[in-house]
Amino acid sequence: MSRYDPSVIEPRWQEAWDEAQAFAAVRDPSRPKYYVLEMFPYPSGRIHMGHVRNYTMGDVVARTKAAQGYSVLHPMGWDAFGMPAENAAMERGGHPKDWTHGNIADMKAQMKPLGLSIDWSRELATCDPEYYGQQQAMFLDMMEAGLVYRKAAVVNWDPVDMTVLANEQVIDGKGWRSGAAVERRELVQWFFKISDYSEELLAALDGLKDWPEKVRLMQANWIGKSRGLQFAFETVGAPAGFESLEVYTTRPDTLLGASFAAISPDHPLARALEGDPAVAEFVAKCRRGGTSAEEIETAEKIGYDTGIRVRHPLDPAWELPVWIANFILMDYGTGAIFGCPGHDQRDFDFATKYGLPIKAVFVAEGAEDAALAEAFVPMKSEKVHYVRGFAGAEVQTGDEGVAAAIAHAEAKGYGKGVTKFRLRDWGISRQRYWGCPIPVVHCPTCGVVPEKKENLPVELPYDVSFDKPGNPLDRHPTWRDVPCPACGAAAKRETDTMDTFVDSSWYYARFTAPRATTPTVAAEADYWMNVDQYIGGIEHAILHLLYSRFFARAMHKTGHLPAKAVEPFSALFTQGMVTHEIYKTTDTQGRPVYHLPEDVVRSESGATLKDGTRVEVIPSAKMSKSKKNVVDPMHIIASFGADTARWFVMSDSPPERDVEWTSAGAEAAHKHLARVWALCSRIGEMPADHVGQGDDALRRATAKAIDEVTKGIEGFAFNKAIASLYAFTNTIAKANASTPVMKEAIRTLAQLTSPMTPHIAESIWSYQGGEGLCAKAPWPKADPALLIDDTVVLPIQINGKRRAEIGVPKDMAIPEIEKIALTNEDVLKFLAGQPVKKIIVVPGRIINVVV
RNA sequence: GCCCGAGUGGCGGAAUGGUAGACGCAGCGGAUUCAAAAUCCGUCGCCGCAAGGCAUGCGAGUUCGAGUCUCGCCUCGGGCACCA
Repeated sequence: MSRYDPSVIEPRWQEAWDEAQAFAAVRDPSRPKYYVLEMFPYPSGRIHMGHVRNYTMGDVVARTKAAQGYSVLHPMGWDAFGMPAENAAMERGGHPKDWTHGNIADMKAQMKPLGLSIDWSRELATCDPEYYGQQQAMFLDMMEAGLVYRKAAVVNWDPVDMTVLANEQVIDGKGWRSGAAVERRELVQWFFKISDYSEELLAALDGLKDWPEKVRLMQANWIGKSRGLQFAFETVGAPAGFESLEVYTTRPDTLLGASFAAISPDHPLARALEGDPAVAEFVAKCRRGGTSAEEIETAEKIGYDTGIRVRHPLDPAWELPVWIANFILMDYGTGAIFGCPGHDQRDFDFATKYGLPIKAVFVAEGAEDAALAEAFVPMKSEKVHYVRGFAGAEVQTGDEGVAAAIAHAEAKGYGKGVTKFRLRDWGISRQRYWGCPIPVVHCPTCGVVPEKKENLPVELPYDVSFDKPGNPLDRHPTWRDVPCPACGAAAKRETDTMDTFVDSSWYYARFTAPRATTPTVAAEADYWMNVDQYIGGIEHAILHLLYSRFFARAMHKTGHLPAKAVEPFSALFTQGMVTHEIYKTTDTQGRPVYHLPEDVVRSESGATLKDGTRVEVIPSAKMSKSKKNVVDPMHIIASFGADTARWFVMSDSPPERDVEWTSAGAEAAHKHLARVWALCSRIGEMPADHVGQGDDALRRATAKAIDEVTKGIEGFAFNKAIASLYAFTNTIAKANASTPVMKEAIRTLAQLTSPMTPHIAESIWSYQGGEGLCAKAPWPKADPALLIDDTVVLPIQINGKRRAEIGVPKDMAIPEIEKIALTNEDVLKFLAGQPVKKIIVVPGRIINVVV
C-alpha cells in the first residue's frame, strides 16, 4: 500500500460510487425506507464550514442507515430565491437568474468533492419554473380551500427610495441604502391562514417526541395560546361609533389595579382622532422606525392622553384616561389594553413616566400592602394575597385569581373568557422580483381572479433591470398587462411574489418526485414521507419549521400529501452554528465595512488588513455573508482531502453546540488518517500465519468499538463515536494478535469510520480483502458476549469523597462487597476508628461509607 | 424589551445523580536523526516536597453523594414574523 494520498483515492472512489449508482434512492417496498434531509442551502456561491458540518452529519446518518439495510433517500437542492440575488444585480449588474445559476454551479462543484452520499438525480432549485410552477398550482388550490386571503398590513417604507424594505435593511430606523428615516406604512397583501391551525399546531407538538424539547417550547411560546378576559369599556367623550372600547387581558384578576387604558397608534379610535393635529403628530411619531417587534419593544415608551375616559366595569363612577401608546400592538388581542402598573413592568414604567397611579392588587403571602418600587410579577402558579381582589379567595394563586375573575365577569355579564393566540397569519407578499409570482390577475370588473392552471407556470420575465429601486415587475408592461382569465378584459397581473419561506415549506415533499408534472405523486409521497431525520440550524427553530408544519397540513387539505405527512419531520436535530470572529473597519462616512478572515492578518497585538490597516475584532458570532466572517472549506479539502475535513468537523465539537472555527486541528485530523493508513499497510504485510497472544482482547476491543460507535452515531454524538474510533485505532496499533484477528479489526475499523471518512474506508476495505464496496457492506454487529467484563472496579467514597478502590467480580453480592470495602486498608486508615453510620453500595458503580 | 439556549484544564470537549477532565489539540520530557521535518514512547487541571487540599460562570438549597436536580444572579449566543 502506497502513501496516503487523498487527491488520488478520493476521486477514484467517488467515481466507483457513481458507476455503481450507490446512492440512487430506489422505492423498494420490500425494504424499510429512511429519508434523511439536511436543510437545503441558499446558493451564495461558496460553501462554508456550517454547510460542511451540516451535510457531513446528514451523510453519516445516510451512510449508516444504508449499511443497516434501509432504502435511503438523501437528496439535495437549492433555496434559490431571495434578496441577495437582487442586491447583487443592483450592486454589480447582471441578472438574478444568471447570478443564482452560476452560484449553484459553483457551490455544487465545491460540494461534490466532499463525497456525500447524495442522490443528485433529484436535485432541484426553487427558482426553476419546474418547481415554482407547482407551488403556484398549490397556491390556487389553497385559495380555493379558503386558506388564502388579502388584508392590509404594515411594511417598512423607505420614503426616499419609495420602496419596501426588509427588516434586515432597516438599520437604526434608517434605510440601508438611502439612509432615510423609515416609516411604517400599510399595504394590501396576501396571507396564508395559518391561524386556522393554531390549536392543532400547538397540540401536535406533544407528538414530536424526537424533536428537541427547546424547539417545541419555542414554537409553543410563539403560537402563544392564552386564556383571558375580553370586555368592553364604556367610553366617555369618544367620537361617534366608539361608544365602547374592547380590551383583552390575560390578568383580569388585576382589574382593580387599573390606572389607565391604552390603545395602539393603529387602533381605529386613534385613526378617528387623527383629525386633531396633536394626535396626528403623535401617531406619526409612533410610526417612525421599522416594523420589527424588537425595534418597537425596545423603543422608548411614549404615550398621548386623548382626553377620552372609560368607565371601570366594576365601578361606573371610576373613570380611567385613554392613552395612545406606542408599545401596544394592533395585531395582538384587540389592540387595546388596560394598564395595571402594579403587576406589569411596562405599565409600571409608563405610569411612572406620566404620573399615573400605581396600586398593588396582590402582595406576597404574608406581606403588607405598600408602595411599589417596581412591578410585582410572580409566577401565576404562586400563591399571593389579594388586597384588591374582587373574585375568589383572598389568598390564591394567580391562575386561580384569573379563573375567578373570568367567572365573575361572565356571571355579572360585563365580559367573557376567551382563548387567543399570539400566532398571526402568514404574510407572504413581497414587493420584489426574485421570488415565485403569485398567480392571480386583478381585473377591474371581476376583481381578483386566479390564473388558469393550464397557464402555469406564471414565469418571471427575464428582461428586467435593477437600475432603479422598487419591484421591476411593477414597471414591466408586457408581463404585467394581461387579459382577465375570466372575462378577457384588460387586467393586471399581481406583481407581488411569495416569501421565500413558502419555497422551503414543501421542498421535502417535492424531493419524493422532483420531476413530476404535479406538485407530488401519491405513490412516491406515500413511500418516502415522512422525513425520518431532518438536520439543520437552530436559527430555523420557529419560522421555517412552523411554516413547514402548516404547509404540510395545507397540502394534505388540498390533496397533495397523505394524512400521515402532516407532521413532515419525524425527528429533528438542530446543529449548533459555526461561529467566527468578525473583522470590521469603518468607511469615510462612518459606516461599517466587514472583511473576510482570509484578508486579515491576526497577531498577538490584534489584527490588520494586508496593507496594515487596523481592524476591529468583534467576538465570534454566527457566520454570515453580511458580516463576512466566513471560512472557506475548499483550501482544507485541497490540501488535506475531504475525509480530513469531514473527520474534523465531526470530531471537533458536540453537534448541537456552536463551534468556533479555528484552523488548528485540521492537520491533526489528517495525521490521524495517515496513521490509520500506515497501520493498515503494516497489517497487510503481516505473515498470514502470525499467531499473537492478544486475540481475545482485540476481539473484545472490536466488539466494544462497534457498540460505542453505533450508539454514538445513532445518538447524534458523533464526537464521542470519533473518540471511540481514536481509542480503537490505538488499541489495534498496540495489539499483538493473530493475523486474521488483526485483519478483522482493521476491516471493522474501516466500516465504522466509513460514514465519516468514506474514501479512506473504501481503500482499507478493498486492500484488506473486503467484498465489494465498503459503502454497500452490511453494518457490523457486536457479539454481546464480548461486551461484558468479568470484573468491575468500584471506587470507595467516605462521606462522598473518593478514598480507595477495589476490584470485584461483577456479580458479587452486596454484603460481601461491604465486607471487603470495610476491611480495605485505605478505608480503615481514613475511618481512623470512627463508627460507620451507613454504607451505600450501588452495584457496578460505587460504594459510599458514611461516618 | 419578550421567548429559548449555553457556560467544565492553556484549547475543543467527556461524564444513566455515583472515580470530574474520556478522546483529541497545544505544551513539556525522551527515542530516532549528522541535523531538522515526519514518526514513536512518556507526561500533562491548580496549590503543595508530601500527606493532602482546591476545582465544572457566581451565590444559596435538596442529597449518603451535585457538572448533572431546585431557586436567585452574571456573561455569552440564537429567535422576534420582509435575512435565509
